[in-house]
Amino acid sequence: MSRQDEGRGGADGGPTVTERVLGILSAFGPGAEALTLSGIARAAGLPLSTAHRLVGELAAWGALERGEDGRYRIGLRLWEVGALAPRSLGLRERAMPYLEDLYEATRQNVQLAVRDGHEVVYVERLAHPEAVRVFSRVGGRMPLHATGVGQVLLAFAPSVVQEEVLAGPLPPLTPKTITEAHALRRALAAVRREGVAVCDGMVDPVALSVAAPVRGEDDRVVASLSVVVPSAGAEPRAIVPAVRAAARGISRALGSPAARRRPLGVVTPLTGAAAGEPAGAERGA
Amino acid sequence: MSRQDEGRGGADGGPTVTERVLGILSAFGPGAEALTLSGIARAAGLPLSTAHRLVGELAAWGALERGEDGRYRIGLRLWEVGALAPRSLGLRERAMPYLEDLYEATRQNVQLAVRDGHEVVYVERLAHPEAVRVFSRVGGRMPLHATGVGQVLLAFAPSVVQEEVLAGPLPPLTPKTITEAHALRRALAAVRREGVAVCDGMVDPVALSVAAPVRGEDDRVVASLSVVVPSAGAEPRAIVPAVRAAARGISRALGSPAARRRPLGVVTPLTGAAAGEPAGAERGA
DNA sequence: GTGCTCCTTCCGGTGACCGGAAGCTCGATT
DNA sequence: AATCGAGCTTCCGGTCACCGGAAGGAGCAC
Repeated sequence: MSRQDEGRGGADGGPTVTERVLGILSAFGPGAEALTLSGIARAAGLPLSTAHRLVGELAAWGALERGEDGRYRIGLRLWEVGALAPRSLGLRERAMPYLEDLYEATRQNVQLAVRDGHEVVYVERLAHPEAVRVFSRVGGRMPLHATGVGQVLLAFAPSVVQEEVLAGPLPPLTPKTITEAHALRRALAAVRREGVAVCDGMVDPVALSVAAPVRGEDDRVVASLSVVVPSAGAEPRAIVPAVRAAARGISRALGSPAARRRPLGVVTPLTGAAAGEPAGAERGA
Repeated sequence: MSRQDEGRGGADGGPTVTERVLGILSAFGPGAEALTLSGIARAAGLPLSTAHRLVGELAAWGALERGEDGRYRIGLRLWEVGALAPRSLGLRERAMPYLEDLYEATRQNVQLAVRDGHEVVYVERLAHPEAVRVFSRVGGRMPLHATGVGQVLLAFAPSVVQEEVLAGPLPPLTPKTITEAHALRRALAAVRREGVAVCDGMVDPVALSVAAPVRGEDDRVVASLSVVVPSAGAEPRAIVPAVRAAARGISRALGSPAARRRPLGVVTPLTGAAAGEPAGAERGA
């Protein structure tokens, strides 16, 4: 009874079965899409026989699939369930047409991301094969302070979150990454003022990103949208309006009251999807 | 000891913890994205207190998220893990640029699907807001025999699978749906011969879909791609080459040897009719 | 042949899990 | 206001499902 516990939220005894199962799923990640049974056991800290049993059950259900090479991968069934996550599906579904337009107009990288804790999670990404290489991938994570989408999400996050991030370490990804709290604080203020974040070379020296906030029903910022272009010869001013317009269009599609108001005399540059639905028609003014 | 079991694959005793956990995940589905605790317990056949404990653990890990309304939804963390499924991520990643092009060219619905058992699972979908409404959704399932993508996947599936499906019931979705085994058999032969499936009004009376197979490294058909257009006034012949070209492009990106070969005079089920069409047919327009 | 890694199966002891029951917080209904 | 019902949370003792060491097999490299 005096044995120090390792999991189980402070109670004594080993981790619960549920925790072990989730631990098995955690063993998979970017760069670890296919694992051997032993690999899973090692990563999850389980005895081989235990892992064997649990993995067998997961595979029987379809959460894992066993390839011809004997290694396990995440199964289609788990993907299906995951696809039901509202922060992915609902958002994605409505955002797609706008992302399409933006992609089509820029022929570069278009990204859609949400915040989870102190990180950005990329929910969707459209990348032209010839565009600048970006490090993000769908389902991938990045720190908030170093990315365009991250700065937007942070700028509109609850102040508790902001302070936590500002208090914590701000590791640099490139020499240009903001690493000082007061500089970040100023950047966030600018983002709130301008409604966009422009990050030059903070993730990759040769890439520049322009990001804008996407708002939900209650006008809270629920996501962020960005375009990544080559840093060299980039003309942010040409991109900013398009990004802003797309973000606003998605916000409107999500039911944001603020986005419903017409920006006086501003014609949405990307008419394709935006013009499709006469959103403001019902309630004149 | 004489109590009849319900789960656990035939052994006596109740379902295992893992099965219960997976049962909880199964409670979610299209049309059931948000559930109360009681709802989950009911759907999963668990006592409330048991469900409470397990759901709590799942939520603590991030597999489920609890909304402000107290209801549970699939969490971002689970979505992340699911996104690692190779049949989704790897495929999607390479297919996207081609789907983009196809979408851009047609401004209709573009779909990418894989087979799981006797069903189609939609992995990606690009839909124009003004396009024909389709019933499919990302992560959704449909029967193999009634859809364009399904017929393609079935036509190139192991013969065991084909026979199973042909032997089973073929429920109609519309009056036009193929419901007789021998008619389906002929349709599948045609798909193999032509390298495309054209389904008019089998899912929705007003929609027509054109589907083509996507092949992987070992030339096995791993996915199917389709375009759905309004049935009225549709001109499949205008779409078929584009669909075929896109499917071939994705196959090549996936490393299919057959798709790598130049179409010059090569006669294979995949290329047969496509031989006359240069790969970039839609670009020429 | 020898040594390695990885996988699979078996089985007895035990402590994690189960779930009935009681109490709580909401709204809706009378 | 009182009553009802649905849903949620916590508690706790008995028991049986889970754990994991150990043994054995398959494949590969040296």
